Amino acid sequence: MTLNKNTFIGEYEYTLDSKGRVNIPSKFRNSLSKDNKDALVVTRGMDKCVWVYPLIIWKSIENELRKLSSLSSINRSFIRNTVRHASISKLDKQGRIALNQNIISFSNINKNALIIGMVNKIEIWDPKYLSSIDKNFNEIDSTQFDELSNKIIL
Amino acid sequence: MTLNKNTFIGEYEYTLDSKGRVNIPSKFRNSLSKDNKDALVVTRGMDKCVWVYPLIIWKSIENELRKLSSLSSINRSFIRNTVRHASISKLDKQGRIALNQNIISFSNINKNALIIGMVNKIEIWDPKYLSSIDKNFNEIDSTQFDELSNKIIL
DNA sequence: ATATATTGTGGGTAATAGTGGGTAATAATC
DNA sequence: GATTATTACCCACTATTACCCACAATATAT
Repeated sequence: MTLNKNTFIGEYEYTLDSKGRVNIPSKFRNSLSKDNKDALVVTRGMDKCVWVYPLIIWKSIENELRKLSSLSSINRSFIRNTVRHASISKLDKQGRIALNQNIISFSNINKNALIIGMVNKIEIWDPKYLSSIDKNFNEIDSTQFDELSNKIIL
Repeated sequence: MTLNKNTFIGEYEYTLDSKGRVNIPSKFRNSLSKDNKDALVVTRGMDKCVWVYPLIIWKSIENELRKLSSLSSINRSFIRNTVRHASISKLDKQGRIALNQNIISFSNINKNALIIGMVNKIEIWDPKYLSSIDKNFNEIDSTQFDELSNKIIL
């Protein structure tokens, strides 16, 4: 049972093995539409985590980037930083993807990998680092949150 | 006889079995519209309890989240904290759903599970914990209700 | 009151999911 | 071209989950 296609929710903890592979939760895999052909795009997140997109979602992002004029230096650096660390990774027969060394050291993932569904993408975190963030999070001025909560009724 | 579709009222007490399954009251099940396909979304409540949404209600929440740009860090943490503990659970043939370990320990439900209809969603509580909260409730300064009474006529 | 359907609880089994490691293919280096 | 390193692909084991059936308790109908 899944949501819409290419949609991810929930949190899972897996291990990064000695070959740099992490499992992708089967619920996430089942949500992937066929046209992804088991391919995901792995890149750096805006936070210190890994972002993983279904290939076809990534393609639509690329098309958005294509529209940004390179005359603006902001645009150029935005495009550069969004794309330079991205790479395609195919799911193996067991449903894992391989992370390259660059992305592993960026996200500081060691042995345990916390995988979080973020609706249209997947995040992979070092669990310890995320929980240290969470502590601060509770201390954040909650007014910004309240504004969002007023728009989205849970 | 039920109310509107996907609407829940009343309170029931069931047991959480050794496999983490709880029954959903048949009145609630009968209220679920067909398009849910017997699927519910289970997540952490704002209180120390479990929130359960009909799938289609959850999808509308999810579609609101989809509109939020990940360029904003407040958006990212809002999405993350809203969906990371959510998971889809299908009613089994006997009308139960399975709660995962994460949500069980969060809500502190042990053996007994108190299920409460909350109009558009369902709450599941540890009965002992809820009754300890109820005591405080009676001690709340009733002026806090005055604001609400302007909006809602009972 | 008896029969029939519905509801709630428990448990067994088959299928799926997750983890680790081996080997072949490919790429990089000398 | 030979050697080494890296990556891709395959297989095997274990744990977990999904699915099924059985039964008791309650409610409904005859």
